[in-house]
Amino acid sequence: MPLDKSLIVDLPAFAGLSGEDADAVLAPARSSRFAKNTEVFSQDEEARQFFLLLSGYIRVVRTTPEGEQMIARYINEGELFGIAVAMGRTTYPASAIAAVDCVVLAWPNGAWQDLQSRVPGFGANAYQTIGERLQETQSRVMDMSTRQVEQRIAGAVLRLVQQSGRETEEGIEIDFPISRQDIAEMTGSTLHTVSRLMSAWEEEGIVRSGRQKVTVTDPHALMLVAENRKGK
Amino acid sequence: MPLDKSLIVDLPAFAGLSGEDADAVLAPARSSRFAKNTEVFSQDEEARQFFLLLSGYIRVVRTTPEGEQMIARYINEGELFGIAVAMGRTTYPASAIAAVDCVVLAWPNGAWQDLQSRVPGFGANAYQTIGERLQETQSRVMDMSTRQVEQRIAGAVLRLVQQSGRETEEGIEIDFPISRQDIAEMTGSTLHTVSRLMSAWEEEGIVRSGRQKVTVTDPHALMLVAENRKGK
DNA sequence: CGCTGTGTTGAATGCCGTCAACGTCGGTGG
DNA sequence: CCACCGACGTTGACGGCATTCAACACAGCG
Repeated sequence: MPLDKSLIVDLPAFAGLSGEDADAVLAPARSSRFAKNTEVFSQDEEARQFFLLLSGYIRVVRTTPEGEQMIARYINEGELFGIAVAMGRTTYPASAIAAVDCVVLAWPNGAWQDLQSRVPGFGANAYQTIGERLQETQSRVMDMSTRQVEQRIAGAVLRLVQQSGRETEEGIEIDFPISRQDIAEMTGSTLHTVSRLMSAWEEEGIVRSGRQKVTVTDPHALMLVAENRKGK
Repeated sequence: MPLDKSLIVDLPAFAGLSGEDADAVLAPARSSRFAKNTEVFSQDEEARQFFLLLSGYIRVVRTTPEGEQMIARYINEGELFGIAVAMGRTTYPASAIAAVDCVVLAWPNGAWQDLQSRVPGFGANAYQTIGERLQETQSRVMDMSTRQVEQRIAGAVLRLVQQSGRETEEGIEIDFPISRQDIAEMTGSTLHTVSRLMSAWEEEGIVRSGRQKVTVTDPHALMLVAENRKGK
């Protein structure tokens, strides 16, 4: 059974796509499921495909030769990822791991040209995505240069709830399981420091957190922490 | 007098460009000189042009709202910069400052499409450049997370001599004036720490340095420092 | 000849990583 | 159903690396 075009027509990357073109775009694509904690692709593996996340959350991880890891970003539903082809790369620069059970659409690299010509604004959207990730990564370098650990961690948690938050009665919760270690790997810190700070924030009523769960109950207060102006 | 096409035909970004196309490509371009320490464009300024560095070196600087600065990268001769248009941005994300007297070619953003269609591989080259900068920036985040200051500074100096080095009888010298403060802003450190480390390296005969000058006399030893295996 | 930008060096402080030990939750298998 | 085990989380104590603070030296320039 062919993939249904309703999967993609309302995504920003495919804006302005006509019905028959949508079918043609989906023809070379395959959809697959990835169970939680399985790899969609692996760092340094030859890049043969690019991907669109239909449902779930993907963690993008870079590993040093010495085996230390860093979480480059999380991918949300509807986002492109693994687009090495758009950067003229032959290998993936990082691994992509399902943070929860995921459904993914995969195209062979050869379809890139066709998508660009068939979908108005597809190329521009993809390159804008890369540009945004470059900006974001540079901001992260600045953060690591100029801000202390507490401000960085507060900023990272804020970004997570903004990009991947889900409203609950207690506040905004990060919509996928995330450990202290994960937050440490996003901020260049350690799970110990993250744990200490989150405990302190819980004392102050800014967050509520538990096993692989983080809920921000007072985003404004957390912003003040991120800016190092915490009412002191 | 029109610009001479010999300026660009041998650059990788313009590979495969025929003679008459080269003239057409250069028609909308303007060349200008920028004296040392003057700004080519300014962070958050509306991006109306993109640039090619014909001669000199450009420092790309990001500034936080609090006024702290970071050097994102140095641009070498023949490189594109200020290509906000390729990332769908309307403002420049950083400032570009001439590190020495520079000559720059500037196109209005409207010429981007024409260059892409007229020059085979121009778009691919530009997007590859952006991809490389994204990789490089992510590597920098990893470095700041996992390596200590001494290793980061050694790595930064090595990159500078590799990308912008000039052979001298004493060793390889960084081809533009660079202060301790500049190196600190590239590595998320302070001029004090940089000064101490460079003094120590000078003791060990790894570098020779002076006012705004850095010469690496023993690149291999510096690599060992960068990898934290300095013969200990 | 003073002034500004750059570089050097010493001393002290403190952030946060490291080491260590323990507590807790959830899944799994008998 | 319960016991076990591994993954995750918490907390205290300690210490080191790098920043911060301070003072001085030196070069280039008007």
